[in-house]
Amino acid sequence: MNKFSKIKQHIYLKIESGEWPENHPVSSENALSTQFSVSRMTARRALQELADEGLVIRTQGSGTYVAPIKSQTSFMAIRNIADEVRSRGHGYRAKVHLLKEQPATVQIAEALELEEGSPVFHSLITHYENDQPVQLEERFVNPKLVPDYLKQDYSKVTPHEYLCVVSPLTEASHQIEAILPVSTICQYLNIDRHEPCLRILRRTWSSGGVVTFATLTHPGSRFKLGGHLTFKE
Amino acid sequence: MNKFSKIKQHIYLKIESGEWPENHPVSSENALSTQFSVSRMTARRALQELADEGLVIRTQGSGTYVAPIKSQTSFMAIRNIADEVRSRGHGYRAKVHLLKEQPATVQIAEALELEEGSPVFHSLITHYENDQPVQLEERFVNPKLVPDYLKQDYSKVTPHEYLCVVSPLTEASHQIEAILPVSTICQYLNIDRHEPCLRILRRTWSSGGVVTFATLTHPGSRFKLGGHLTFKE
DNA sequence: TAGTGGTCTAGACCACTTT
DNA sequence: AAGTGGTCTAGACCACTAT
Repeated sequence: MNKFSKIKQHIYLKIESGEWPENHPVSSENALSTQFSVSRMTARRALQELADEGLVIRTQGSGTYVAPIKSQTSFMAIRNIADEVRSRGHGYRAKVHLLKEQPATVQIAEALELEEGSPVFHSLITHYENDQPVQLEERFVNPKLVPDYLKQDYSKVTPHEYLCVVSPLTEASHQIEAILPVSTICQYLNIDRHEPCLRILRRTWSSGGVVTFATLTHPGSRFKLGGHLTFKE
Repeated sequence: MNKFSKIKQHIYLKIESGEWPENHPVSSENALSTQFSVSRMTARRALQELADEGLVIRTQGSGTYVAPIKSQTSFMAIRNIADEVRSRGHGYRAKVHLLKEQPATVQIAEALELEEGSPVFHSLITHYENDQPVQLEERFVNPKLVPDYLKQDYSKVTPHEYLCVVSPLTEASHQIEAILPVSTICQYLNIDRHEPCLRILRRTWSSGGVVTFATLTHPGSRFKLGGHLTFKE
């Protein structure tokens, strides 16, 4: 492993474990270069990359500090609904309505780049925040890339979490739109049919091809999508 | 200006102008270091940052190349509605409903980080795609940072374009939600009051502070927000 | 004034691709 | 074999912050 990667990992563990909380000072470039027996440029690279990733904040003349949580969530990062709910300090649970194999319709086959009628995995899950539905997740998965998808318990681990582990994603495309819900969605989300919904369509790729196609529907009254961008220079 | 910034700008201009199209080779680190009389490390930094920004792609042993357009548009980049409409090959026009100075309400003062009642600039503009309204843009601008905001003709240059020129942005925050339109919005967008709308709230900063607070409302039936992400490593 | 991060240099060796 | 990018070194000077 590269020297700068080792240093990054060392700092990453301190932050992850909670040993270094928000705003805790991070070892200086000079301190790291002696501690790890590398040049200052190498220690610098480690800190610079952590700063680019939003984990630490560097201030000239002062030092490097663990970033406050809010600036760690990069803009529109692929979010995990469970983490998001928990980060707000709220209770999270999920209900699995459907989890089975079925033949692909034309649209699904196209989205997953498979043949029409070939088997695909299909799941339908409602995610709750403090017992209020906040997301209806309908997902189609390529069985060749994730053969054990149907064997998981999605009331414990979200599909997103499971897919991230078994099939590291390399690419994702999104589409966001506002819709009025059809009656079945109203039932799953427990909303009125006049309540607008925010809908996110997402396709994700791994090195093996299209992994999954998901439709995430959120009640407009209970969900807002936020983000923050910082431009360098 | 920094040496690496000069090199970045040089390459940026080549790409922007179209002189270097997609996949066109970019000068190598060694070539740049002799051309600009800098060390290879400095030339390297310029290329590395351009790669981080998605403008070029670097391949070990081969070289650095202008990135294909699809990977250049970073997800949810600050878009200009006029460019977006024109990029679809459609006709674009705008209608200015309101453009004046007025005292800030509590909410606006808070968003712009000004005192309540202090003067702010206010504009309300409908943007059309092929004579169909696609966005209602309500914008409040900090008059200290953009004193000539009211003097522009926004049927020719969008506020976004003007603001980008006079006040380069350093930061932006967004919120996206689905709403049902109130009656005034229905009129401006020529939609039914049951049609859901996608609403984007955006605050942008320059080095001088909060520049502008904008509310962009899109008819759900005529607008979708798209994005594509590629992950490194 | 001492310590920090920001920029930059002039080398070096390596892994990889192209020819 | 020549050229490219990837990593790394051991210095240097500067701008800024803290004390």
